[in-house]
Amino acid sequence: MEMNDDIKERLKECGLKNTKHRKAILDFMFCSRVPASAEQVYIQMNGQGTSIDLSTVYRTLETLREKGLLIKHDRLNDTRALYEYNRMEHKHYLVCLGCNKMLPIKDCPLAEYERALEKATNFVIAGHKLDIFGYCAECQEKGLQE
Amino acid sequence: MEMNDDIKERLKECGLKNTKHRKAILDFMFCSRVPASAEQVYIQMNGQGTSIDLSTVYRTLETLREKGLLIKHDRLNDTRALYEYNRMEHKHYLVCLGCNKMLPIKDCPLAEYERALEKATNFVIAGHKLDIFGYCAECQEKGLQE
DNA sequence: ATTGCAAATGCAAGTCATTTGCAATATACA
DNA sequence: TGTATATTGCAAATGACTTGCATTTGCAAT
Repeated sequence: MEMNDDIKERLKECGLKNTKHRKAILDFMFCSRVPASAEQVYIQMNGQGTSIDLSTVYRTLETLREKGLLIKHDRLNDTRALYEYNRMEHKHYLVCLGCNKMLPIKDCPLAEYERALEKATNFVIAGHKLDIFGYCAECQEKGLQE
Repeated sequence: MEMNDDIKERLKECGLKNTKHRKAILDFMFCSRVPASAEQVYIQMNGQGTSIDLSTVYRTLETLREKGLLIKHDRLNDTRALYEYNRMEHKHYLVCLGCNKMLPIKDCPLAEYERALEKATNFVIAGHKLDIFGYCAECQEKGLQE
C-alpha cells in the first residue's frame, strides 16, 4: 500500500525502527480526523488485532511527538492528553466542554491582528495558540451545557 | 482592615462560611499579582502561620472557583493548575518566549469571529483562550529570538 | 452566652492518567 | 545468521488531585 510505505518511510527518516506497533499507531493517527487519547488508541489497537500494552502506547505517542510526527494537546478541561497526526497546518480548535471532542478549524482570524499588534507593542510575534470552548450539538441535546 | 472586610463580605455573598483558611487564601490570592498553584498556596499558608492541610487548599480553591471568586488556569506546559483572583476582566496575553514576561492585551479580536463560528458549526460557544507568543523588545536586543 | 446542626477541616486512603525499571523480545544491519 | 541495540510487556511507582469519614467550627436560633 502506498500509505503504509509512506508511513514506513517517515519512521525511517526519523531514525525509528519500523515495528508493527508504531506503524499501526501512526497509520491510525494518520487516518483519524480528530485527535485521540492514549486510551482510545489502546482500545483501537487491541480492537483491530494489534495487541499492545497501554504503556507502549504512551511511549510510542511520545516518541512520535518528539520526532514531530504527532502533535500533543494537553487538554485544559479534561484530564487526559490528546494526540493528532501532524499535517503541518496552522489551525485552531473548537473544544466541546461536554464531551471534550476537538474539532479542528482551518481558518485563522488572527493574521492581520498580529501584524497590528507587532506595530503596537514592538514584539516580534512568533505564533499563537487559540482554543475556543463551547458545547457541540450532541451535548446541547443532552442538556450538558448547564 | 478594609480589604479584609471586603473579602469577608464576598464570602458571605457566596453563601460561604467565613473561616480563617478561606479568608487567608482569598486574601493571598487577591494580593498576588501572578497565578499560584495549590502547592504554592499551601506553602504560603503554612509559612505565614495559617496551618492548613493540602487537601483543604484544593477544596478551598475549587470552592472559590465555583463561586467565581477565582479563575483556574490549566497551564499548557506545567502539569499543575494555577489559580488567580478573578478581577472580572477578559484579557489575553502576549507572552515573551525569551523572558516569559506576560503583557496583558485589553482588546479582543474574536467576538465577531465567534458569532460566525457558531453559525457554521452548531456549537454554542462559551469562551476562548488566546495566547500570543513572541519576543519583546529587550529580548530582541539580546538576540534571544534565535 | 448556649446550643444545634450543617458546613468545613484534617488525615489517611483512594483515583487516574501517565511514567518507569527491568527482563524479555524484536529489529536493523553487519 | 548473529548480535548490538531499540522496543515491548508487565508490574510497580508517581504525582496531582480527590474522597470518606470522624472531628471541629461557624453561625443562627434560642
